[in-house]
Amino acid sequence: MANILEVARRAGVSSATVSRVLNKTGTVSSNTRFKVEKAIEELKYEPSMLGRNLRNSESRLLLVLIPNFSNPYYTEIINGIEDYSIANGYNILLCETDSNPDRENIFFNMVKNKLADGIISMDPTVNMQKLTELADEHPIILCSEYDEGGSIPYVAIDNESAAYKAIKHLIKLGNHNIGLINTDEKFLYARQRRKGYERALKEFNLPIRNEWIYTTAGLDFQHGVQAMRKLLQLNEKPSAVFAVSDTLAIGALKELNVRGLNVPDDLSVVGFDNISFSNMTTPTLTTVAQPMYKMGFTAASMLINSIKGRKVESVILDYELIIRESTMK
Amino acid sequence: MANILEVARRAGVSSATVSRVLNKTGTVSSNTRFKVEKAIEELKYEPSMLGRNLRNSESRLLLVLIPNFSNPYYTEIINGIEDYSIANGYNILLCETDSNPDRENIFFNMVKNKLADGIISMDPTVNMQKLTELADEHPIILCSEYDEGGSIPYVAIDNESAAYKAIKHLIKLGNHNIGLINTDEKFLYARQRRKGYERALKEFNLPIRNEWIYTTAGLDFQHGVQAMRKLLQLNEKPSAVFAVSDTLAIGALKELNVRGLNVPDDLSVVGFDNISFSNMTTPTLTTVAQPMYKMGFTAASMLINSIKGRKVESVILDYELIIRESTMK
DNA sequence: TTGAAAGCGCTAACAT
DNA sequence: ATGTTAGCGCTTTCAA
Repeated sequence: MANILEVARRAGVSSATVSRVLNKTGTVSSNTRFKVEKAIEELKYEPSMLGRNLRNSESRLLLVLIPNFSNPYYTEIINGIEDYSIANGYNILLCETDSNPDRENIFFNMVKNKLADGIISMDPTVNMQKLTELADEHPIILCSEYDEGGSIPYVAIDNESAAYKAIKHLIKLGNHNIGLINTDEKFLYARQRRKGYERALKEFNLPIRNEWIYTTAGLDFQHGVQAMRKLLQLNEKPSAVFAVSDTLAIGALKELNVRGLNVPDDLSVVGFDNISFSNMTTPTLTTVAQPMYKMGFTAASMLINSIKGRKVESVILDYELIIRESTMK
Repeated sequence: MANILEVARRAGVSSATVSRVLNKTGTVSSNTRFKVEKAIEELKYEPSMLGRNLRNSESRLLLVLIPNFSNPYYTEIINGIEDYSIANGYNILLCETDSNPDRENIFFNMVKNKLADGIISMDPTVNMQKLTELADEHPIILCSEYDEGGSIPYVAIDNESAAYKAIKHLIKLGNHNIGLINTDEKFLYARQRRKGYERALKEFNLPIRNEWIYTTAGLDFQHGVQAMRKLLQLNEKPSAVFAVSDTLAIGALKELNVRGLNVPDDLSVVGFDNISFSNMTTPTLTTVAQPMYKMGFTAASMLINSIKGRKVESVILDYELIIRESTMK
């Protein structure tokens, strides 16, 4: 593969001139430009990003940290990140951490090593202390899950009020016994959604009963199945359930189905995230939609602004309660 | 951020010696090594990959081309690719082409530009001609979708025989009228699965009826819904349907459900891919499982071997028919 | 065992 | 308008 010097020689100019043509900087006579372009063409020259990046000390690569690919929740966010990034000359590197600190370190090092210019983290299991240290020296944005009171800028929705709204919807339908399928409260969104759940119950003078709150060990469908199974073993069963993720809610629907229970007649279900699948279940799932594409898009714009040295502020976006069959009675 | 020279000065050695310590090459006295490690520690030095990559003219980055993230089919393959790659010191860059030639070009250029060392393409819509040209100069592996008679090495399953087996299963259950929900036959797997479908029918002297073969415009759930709707409008309806992807099959199940038809009593359904969701539908979905993780793992090992200059051969992996409720009658 | 120095491919300051 | 040159951070050959 030809390098810039060979192009320069063939065109009878210096490498500086070739660089000017390549980057459309400085001034080049149209005659010289023509010669250079001809040489580029003839040699099928492609500039090496390795040289350019070293010289400019930038990689134009952004890291996107997610715990794992298999959660469909992330796909639309990633689309948003990717669209903004590519439009602005950056590429993204999707990093699956598997909630594994070793992997996390690899990715952190890529930033320290100048292999990437910044990070968007969507990983709720990320080591926030390390990330905050890293944020001292490198541009970092949090997306969806963030650090309350921390210093790293974030994009998110108001989880507390979204959960509140979902529960209020269930209450207005006449449900007084409302269960919660939550996930580990080490996650901020889990704590926030639980708070919203409790606020709504209190507001309507409904009791908060611990046996109606089930905490799962993960977000797979199977965890939702498991959770619903437990709730159905109770003497006094809830008449509605709010799951903090669609995957859990779908697992719950599956279990209800297997038990021959009718949703929403026997029990109403609300999920969270509006993954594409939530419209394919029977019944279709009532859920909270986050503006995922916009979240990703916004996060990317914040990160790139931050890389360019501009100051960025955290952003709270709107959500929407999408009412479908699982709560239509 | 300190560079190698500062470390060298602080340790009272040359940058060459620091490099030797860093890379564990050459010979360094344990005393010198100690001094260098101390200096690295004190300065919190992290080697720049930019410099190293330029020098070694490699990026240790692999591109993985997929048409879009939202198809859950790809997630396990990606896990396999990622595990092998990371274990061997490479990182992967997930590239969503959206079947858009412009995006594709960006990614091709990254390889030409030395920003990436090779490509694994899972994109059935990729411009095979361009990719083949690129493969002359750069390591490229195809995964799952490949180029029949082409020169690029691939990992895949035998789609024709997998479809054949699925149809034979339906026939043995007593189905004589079997529909096919296929996708655009510009895709190799679509042509191969159709062939398998036809071979099984012929073998049992069953007619191949064009009105029972529906070709969708895409792989979203909604396309499956649409396809089933059309098949149900026929005067003579099929008693079983084979869809070439789980997403389509799940859409079909949804439509059957909406129409109040029972699966498998009124109509049996078989999908393809064994996505995690296929076990959450009601009824659960009979489907063909590809060894996705292994496919990804294999593809990555082939690519890295190819980068290291070793010769690689195409690989055909085994599949498995997973029988679930949608065909249990 | 260690150091000096060249060079990977590029850009930009400076000179002409 | 164009060329000369230094240097980004690293590795490696050659010499000591």
